[in-house]
Parts: sequence; structure tokens; C-alpha cells
Amino acid sequence: MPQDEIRARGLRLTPQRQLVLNAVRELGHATPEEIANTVRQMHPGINLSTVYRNLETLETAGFIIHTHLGHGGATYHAADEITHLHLVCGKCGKVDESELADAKDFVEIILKKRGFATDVTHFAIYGTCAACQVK
Amino acid sequence: MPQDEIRARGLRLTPQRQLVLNAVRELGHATPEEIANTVRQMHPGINLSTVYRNLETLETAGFIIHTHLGHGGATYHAADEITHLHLVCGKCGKVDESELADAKDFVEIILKKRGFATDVTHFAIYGTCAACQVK
DNA sequence: TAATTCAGCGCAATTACTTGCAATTAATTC
DNA sequence: GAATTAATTGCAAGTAATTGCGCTGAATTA
Repeated sequence: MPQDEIRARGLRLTPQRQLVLNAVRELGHATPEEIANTVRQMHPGINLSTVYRNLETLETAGFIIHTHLGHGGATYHAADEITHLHLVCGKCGKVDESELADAKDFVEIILKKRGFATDVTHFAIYGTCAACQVK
Repeated sequence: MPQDEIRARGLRLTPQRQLVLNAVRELGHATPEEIANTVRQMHPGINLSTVYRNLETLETAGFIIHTHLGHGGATYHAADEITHLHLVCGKCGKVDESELADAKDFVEIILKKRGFATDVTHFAIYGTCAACQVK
């Protein structure tokens, strides 16, 4: 439970912040609009700018992560639920998954050659899924 | 020269479209605003919505690519100039590069295990650069 | 070259997202 | 529990990006 962790970072644990984090966890992949709608079920008067600010604060603190699954807006998910790589088909938009271990050698090559510590959980991999390659 | 290629896809080759493509090539990594400013040097009255639409059309047609280098807006670059992976440091924002060949084995694993054909040129790799790891 | 077609344009409206600021309130201290 | 501090909020304004629509013009055809 990150409530103490939120306070440990000098942040306030406000009801709005707790609700935004809960909504991100509950929804899995979610747009800011979807998160706001979920939060409004418990807190009807919450302002959208409050949701956006909390999303940014929670991401900076490491509790959530955002990715751009295709063009347009970002989607958010809880950081501790990242257990797979996201494979996003550019043709049909389907999101498949692959084990983090599949990127292990690749991550080591980049670290050795460039000194760059990759955060493989923080990006979606674009390409074409098996079904769309047939077309 | 993709002028014939643009027409081959049933698209018109308008002066505005040509200028947008030229601007993306000239600027390398560029935001829509930067692209619009460059285009306006040759075509002062062009509308920003025209720039946005042409960016989307050119990307759909495969001439340019956009990535989200960090939070916020996208940046665009010409598709045929993709020769490296982009390594984006989440701490200082610096963009480093690594050879496409470094992802070769990783791409093969994903294709074999998931049947997913990765387009490695279409994403930025997030993490921490060598300098920021020292901190 | 003129007529025709319809992709593309400019404009204004709209949507998505961010920011400045005064008021509120979570957390701390006494 | 009261006083204090400053992070956070709601609101309105502002910026970034998208969309609907009537008109324009690139490309085709005769």
C-alpha cells in the first residue's frame, strides 16, 4: 500500500489523489477521461485539472506510468502492474504482451554499448501482429 | 523523391504538402509548431490545421514517423532517415542513439515467440543515460 | 485548353490538456 | 484542539491539437 510511500515523498495524501491512484489501478490501461469518470463516481465535484495534476505527480513519484499506445493521448497504468512488454499493432490496434525476459539480452547490449540503462516497461513496441501480416 | 510516390497513393501533391515534408526532412526531430514555422517562411498563410493534417496524412502514407520523446507532444522525422534507435533519458531528456542492429536479436525473439513483426524505428527507448546514473 | 471531380484547404468551432492564482486543507507543531 | 505552513484544489484563462464545412485547386478526362 503506497499511502505511506506517498507521504514519505513529501506529498500530501489527499482524497482526490487516493481516488486517482485507485482508478488507475482498477482500470488497467486508461485515458485521463476514463480515470476522471471513474473518480467522479466517488467524488462528483473533482476538477479535470486536479486529475491531470495528480496523474503527473503520481507518475513523477513512480506510482504510475503513461504510454502512448498509438497516435493521440496517453494511457496510464499502475507502475507495479508492469510485468510484460506491450506489443502494439499499428494496423488493427491490438495490444499483445511479451515477457520482460525477452528483452533481457537487448537491454544488456544497450547498457554495454551505450551505458544506457533501459526501462523496458516504459514504452510500447510498435509493429504488425501475426494476423495483420497475413493481409 | 517521393513526389510520384505521393501521387501513387491517390494523394494530391499540393504545395503545402511538399513544404511540410521538406520541413520535416530539414529539421530532423521537430514539433508541429517548429514545422509550421519553417513552412511559413515559404508559405506565410498556411493554416496550422493544414500542417497537422498533412503530418497525419504523410505518416499514414509512410513518409514520416512521429515519436513521443518524453511527456507531451510528438516530434516528427522523415521515415527514410531512420537509421538508429533513439535512447531517451528520463532524467535529463537527452536523446542518444544506438544502431538498429543492436535490436536484431530482440526483434527475432519477438517474431518467433509472438509472431509480432517489430518496427523498431517507431519507438523511443526510455531509461537513464550514463551521466544520470552516476547521480 | 476547358470541364469535371473530389482531395485538400482555410477558417472557426470544438476538444484535449496545461497553467496562474486565490482559496482550501493535509500535515505538522505546540 | 488551535495555529501554522505549504501542498493541493477549483476555477478560469490559456495553449495545443482536432474537426466540420464550404470553398479551392491538383489531377484527370475529353
